Amino acid sequence: MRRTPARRPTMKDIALRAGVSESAVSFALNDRPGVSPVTRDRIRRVAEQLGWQPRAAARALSGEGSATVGLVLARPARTLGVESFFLQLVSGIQEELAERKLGLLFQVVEGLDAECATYRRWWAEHRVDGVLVVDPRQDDPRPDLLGGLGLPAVMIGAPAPEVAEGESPAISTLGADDAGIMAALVGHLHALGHRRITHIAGLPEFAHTQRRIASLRAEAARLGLTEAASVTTDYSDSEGAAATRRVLDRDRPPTALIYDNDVLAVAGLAVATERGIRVPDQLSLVAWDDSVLCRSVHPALTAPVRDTAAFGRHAAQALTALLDGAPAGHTQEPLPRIEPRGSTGPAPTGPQEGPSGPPKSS
Amino acid sequence: MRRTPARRPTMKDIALRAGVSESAVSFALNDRPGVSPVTRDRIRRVAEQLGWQPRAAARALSGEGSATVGLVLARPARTLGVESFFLQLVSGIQEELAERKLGLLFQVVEGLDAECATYRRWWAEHRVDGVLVVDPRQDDPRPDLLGGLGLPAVMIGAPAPEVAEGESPAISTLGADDAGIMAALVGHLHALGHRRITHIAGLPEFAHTQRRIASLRAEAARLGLTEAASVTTDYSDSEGAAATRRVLDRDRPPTALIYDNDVLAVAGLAVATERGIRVPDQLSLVAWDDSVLCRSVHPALTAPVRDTAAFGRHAAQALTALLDGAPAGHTQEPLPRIEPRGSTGPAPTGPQEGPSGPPKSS
DNA sequence: TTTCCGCACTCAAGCGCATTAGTAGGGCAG
DNA sequence: CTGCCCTACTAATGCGCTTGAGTGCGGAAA
Repeated sequence: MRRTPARRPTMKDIALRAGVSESAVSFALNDRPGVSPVTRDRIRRVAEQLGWQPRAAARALSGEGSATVGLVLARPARTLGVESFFLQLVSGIQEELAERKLGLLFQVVEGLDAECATYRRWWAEHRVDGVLVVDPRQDDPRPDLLGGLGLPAVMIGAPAPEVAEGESPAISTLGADDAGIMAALVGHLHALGHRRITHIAGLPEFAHTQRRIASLRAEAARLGLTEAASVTTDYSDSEGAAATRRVLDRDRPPTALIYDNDVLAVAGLAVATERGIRVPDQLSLVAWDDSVLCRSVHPALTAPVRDTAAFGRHAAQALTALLDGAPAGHTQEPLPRIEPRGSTGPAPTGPQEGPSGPPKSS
Repeated sequence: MRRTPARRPTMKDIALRAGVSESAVSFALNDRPGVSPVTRDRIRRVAEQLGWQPRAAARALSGEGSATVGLVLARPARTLGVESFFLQLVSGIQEELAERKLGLLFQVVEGLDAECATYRRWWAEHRVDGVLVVDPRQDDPRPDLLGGLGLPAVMIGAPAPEVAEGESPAISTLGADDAGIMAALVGHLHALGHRRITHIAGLPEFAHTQRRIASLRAEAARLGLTEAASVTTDYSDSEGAAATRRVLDRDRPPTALIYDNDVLAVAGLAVATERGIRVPDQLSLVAWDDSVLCRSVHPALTAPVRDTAAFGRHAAQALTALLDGAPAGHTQEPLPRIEPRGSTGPAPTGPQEGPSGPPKSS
């Protein structure tokens, strides 16, 4: 015995009650000319009183767009839900979207193909007016796809694309200064005396992974570090731990490790703890993305602190600009500050000169 | 110079090309009687070839529902994005929704009022066909609200509601056996010899927090533990650390701590590490929700391992059943298995008998 | 006074789909 | 051959909103 829910009022109801035509109601409620201020007020009052809200489908059908933007997350389930980055980002995105009364259609898929298929379907069904794209890749097919579909999009964390003079790019981009952050991190460690630095990176197919790797190499060359290297992982804790073990087992193990996200870093810290390697006395650790996690563990992890929510907000702003008809363009996020915490300290010196630790519990 | 995007085909295009009326197309594509098998096939082929997809808004407008379900997350930004629980849950939800071609409209808001306002707006705008509700509360206003609106809903992690015989509840519920898990955790610790157990709980306004607290009390009474207690937090790492410090500073500190989520637990572990308290020799720790995090830290945290993605899938299934016209009902998740890891061990014995640790670094 | 214009508003069409009512044509019983 | 039903389809309507094309009216210009 389910109560029949209250019927939702339509513009017709308002028109009837206000004694005007539906068109007048439409004009009044959309701030269009064609109604006198008095009538407008009256209509507005009636609408308010009836609790009227425009029916999304009807709006969309008459060419107004769906008032929705999409976001697809394509990550294998294993590495999903471990980084605080995404929820923070989404939280920031929402702040901006809420102001514009835009909804966020969210989808989690397994891989890139499914992601592209989702974009196509959303486009074909007119479900979204635009999309936010994360995790830019090497030779990314998505800008072309979205550009071809004419679906407004913002690629988050991508450098400015190269386009011919006068041309405008297919989609907007919001850059995070990966190279700059890497340089700052290496600089921080170098200043502490570290000369052997290893970078435990994320998925090699992501463009930012490549940029970070390249930047490390460049910085190492600049500073004359001959023993700087990167190893890639899938962002999972298990690969983070495994990579850490492998790296520490080397003949001349690094004295400092840079991890591409917080999960990898925490896994690395656990390996150090397990081996009895003192952090930061024998080994310094840095996490790329700051998070509650980095501050929760002991010692707390040194990390670049950026305002991820603001990052999301800016991305959403770039998208709404696009929806308003602005041409696609590039925005650059400011360089975050490196916050030194307990996990980094002066490089070890003396005979041992490295994190070999007590007898390995191989 | 943006290319004009390809025009998306409509049923009219199909009708034209197949040489039939629009109605025939509609019948054919919706498996309705009224077209011969031959014509149906022809129409289907044309549709396929044109890459036709029904336009969501048009469908919705003609009474088919929006093919979208909603999910609102109402948590203060501070505690957002720290738990892997939600993304895992959403990931599971999506698996089920994808099969039914349902979209997920996602919203992050600051508080309960905003959450309710979101439901009202979605309902008024016909934006969603149903919603998934998380974080049930004491005296939760949402079931009544949603029931009154006639918006199908599944409350995740709620016990079966009390309804009069023959009546059906306003919304469906999907129960997680909080009491059972707590009993199992206490049983695990009790078997290890622990007699002084403290529960670092989450937000007191959540119903599951109260159930856990009540269950701890009941188990303690049953087992004759006089020194079991719960303290509540806001789920943040800082309160988790603070609560841990406070509890450990007591005259007779507990020998085991149960944390209501992984973030709290990791924060607690960091406090122990910082104070030089050996885990699990001097202090045992348990985290409520398993996650990569629990396995990443050292020692790894004992936790009940449940399949959170499956949980989400079941919730989505309950909702789709509702959308199919089934009456609201209750489903119960199975009791998860407790996985003992490095963070729990036998209760400390001897003169010291507790985790006072080395001189406190007050 | 007449003409014209602009304001305030109404009418009607249309967005893409579902659906109900209608219609042509063929098979079958009478 | 007529009347009837059934199948296979078409025509028309409506969902709620926007929008371009009217329409009636009062006031300013001539």
